[in-house]
Amino acid sequence: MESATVDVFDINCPSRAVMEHLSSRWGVLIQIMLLREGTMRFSELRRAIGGVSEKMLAQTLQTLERDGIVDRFVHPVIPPHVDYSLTELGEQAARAVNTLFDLIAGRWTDFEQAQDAYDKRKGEK
Amino acid sequence: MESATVDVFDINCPSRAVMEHLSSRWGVLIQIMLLREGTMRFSELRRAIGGVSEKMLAQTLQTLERDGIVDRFVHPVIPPHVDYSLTELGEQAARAVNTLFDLIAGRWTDFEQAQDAYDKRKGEK
DNA sequence: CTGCATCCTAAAAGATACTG
DNA sequence: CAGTATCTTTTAGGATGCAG
Repeated sequence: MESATVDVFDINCPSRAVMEHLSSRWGVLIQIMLLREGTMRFSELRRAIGGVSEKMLAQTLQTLERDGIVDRFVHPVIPPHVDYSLTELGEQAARAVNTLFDLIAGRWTDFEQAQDAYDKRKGEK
Repeated sequence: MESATVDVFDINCPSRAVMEHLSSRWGVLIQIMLLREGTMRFSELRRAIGGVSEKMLAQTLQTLERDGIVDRFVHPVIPPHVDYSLTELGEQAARAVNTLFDLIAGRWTDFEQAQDAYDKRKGEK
């Protein structure tokens, strides 16, 4: 019994798609947010994540749910109440994504300086 | 002297853009590849990363160079020879991205099962 | 070989209105 | 409240040709 070969560098490998879901614009923010808060409902996520449209939030959540990253729990009440949280697998992914965020936040001046230096180099020529 | 406030959840915060560069489709693959190989030239990256066009590779490399993730070294020869490698900052980012890849590769069956289960649930309804 | 410039298409994302 | 459906706009991305 062999472990499946997974190669994100192969454009036809299905892992490429999962990688893109995990690293998608709204996907990363959802993961970080849920990692911080544990559980959030749709409208809370909507408010917390600046710039997401209703449509993109719903769509991204569905993709992440399908990949086993996010759990969706519907409370059988009216008006509707739907809770989202990370699965154990999702928590692993979210930690990695959050490391990326911490790096950006922690070394923000480095990023700014790099950008300034680059723009200066280009401006001269 | 305060550390700058950085908030990826604010659509107007410049950190949002950097996060998108780091997690972009081709950005993640470039980072993982350079982390593995150390240094690669343009044409090597082009061959190694399935599906990248010349245009997108050049464009993504420039963005990553501007953000201080990637170093670009032009050998003054004809025909041109350009080497790309990770900066120290880029190496930190690449490690986080690579963790994501390891997760996908290491737990691929979990992802597949989650997808199958989701599709089955939906198919029934 | 390593790009850049241009054009063009397909896909992603936003706005809006509507429903259970 | 939590979506879906539809429409429009924007952006990403591919193809090609050319230059240093």
